Amino acid sequence: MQHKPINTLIVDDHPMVIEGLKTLLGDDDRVAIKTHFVNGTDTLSFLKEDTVDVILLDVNLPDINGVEMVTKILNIRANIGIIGLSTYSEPSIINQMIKNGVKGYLLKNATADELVNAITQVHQGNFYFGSEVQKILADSVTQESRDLPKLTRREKHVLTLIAEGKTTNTIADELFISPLTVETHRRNLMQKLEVSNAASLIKIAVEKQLI
Amino acid sequence: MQHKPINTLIVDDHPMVIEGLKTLLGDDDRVAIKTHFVNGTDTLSFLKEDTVDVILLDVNLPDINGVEMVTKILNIRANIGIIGLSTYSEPSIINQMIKNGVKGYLLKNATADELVNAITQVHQGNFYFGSEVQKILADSVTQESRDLPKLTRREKHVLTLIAEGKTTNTIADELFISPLTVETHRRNLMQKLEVSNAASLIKIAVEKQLI
DNA sequence: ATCAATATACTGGAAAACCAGTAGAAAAAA
DNA sequence: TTTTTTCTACTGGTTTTCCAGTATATTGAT
Repeated sequence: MQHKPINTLIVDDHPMVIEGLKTLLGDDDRVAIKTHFVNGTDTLSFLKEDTVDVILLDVNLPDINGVEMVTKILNIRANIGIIGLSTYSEPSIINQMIKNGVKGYLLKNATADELVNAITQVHQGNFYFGSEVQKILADSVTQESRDLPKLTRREKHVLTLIAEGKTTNTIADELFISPLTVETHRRNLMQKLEVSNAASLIKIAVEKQLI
Repeated sequence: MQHKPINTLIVDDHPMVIEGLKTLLGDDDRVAIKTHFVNGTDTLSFLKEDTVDVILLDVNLPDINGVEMVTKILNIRANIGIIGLSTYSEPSIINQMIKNGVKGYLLKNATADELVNAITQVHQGNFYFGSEVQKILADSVTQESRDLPKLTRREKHVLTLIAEGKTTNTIADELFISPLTVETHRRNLMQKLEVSNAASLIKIAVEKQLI
């Protein structure tokens, strides 16, 4: 069964990348490259007039940053599938992009197969992330929940209660121990985690997703 | 081109679901159902001896909960693709499952097409999430960053600084304003967000990802 | 130009958190 | 069993946060 090709838009400020993509995708009749733009502004005004199925979006545009672009594009056309593209990859940026609604993410060393696969899947409303991207994301997750100094069970428990915004007295009540003890735990926690107030304590707790 | 079928394992404690899956997948020669289990323990001991390509994993098993199962399975066989299955869907659980390494997630009303697609994609190392699941995840994201009462620019700024663990005086210095003013902002923040200490303030800030 | 919202700043007092040091009981590890 | 770690609890004192109320300058919108 032969569907009609997926209308695809390339947004990248590097002519080489544009040509490369056109060549890589040119042979495949499942994908049709409609046109391309080299900046965000032109892309957005185009989308107000016309539309496409999928956008291959460079994350480092000269005028508008990738994360914002995603929001703006989806604001104009909610059902366009966006695939992020970048050469290197910072987990936090990828995470933000995903949160804002990209359906796929590829590094620029992606193969033609990967590209077509990504475009097809995203067009069908599914996610597609290149294997390198997945690795990066996985690493960033494990890294977070890793290296917090060895806290005792009790300390962890107290920490979560602190992080829930409970006061020393409340915690003491809840654990049937003296407020003074809770204080001691708190102090030990602060020392172990090298901070000097409950605020930072909570920040850490949340980051290491203890809560 | 005809590949050899993807070896799939079903883990679910509802016989009806098992039979249903077998029927739905039985016609498709891209997928071969190796066997099935009705609880977590049996599944894990099987995996110590033998392996499969993809597991369709019910999230509500009688003995071991879904989130733990994912970790345990990947501990034994890191390169099995796991697809979560559940009837209803709580965002937080799905999120946890993803964090622990599931590559796909479907509701039990998935069509045969979706099932095969999910299995194929996951087997290739890609993600696959059913459209309803995606909707649920998207909602939960927007919900989080949604309804925080309208804070003023300054208040948001102060909030982020508080959330970074900075003390009132530090913040005052940084913003070139009086500590008393910072205090006022803090108090307004607490009032608007309906909490009674900086701790909870930070918790909220983090949850609504203001930082 | 005017009105509302925001940002700024204060007083004064109560509550909670933070700091430093000590120490006994219970549990876990050697 | 002995040793170490963890959990418990205290004294005494300093700092910071929290609460309530007030008030003025600045900014933004109509």
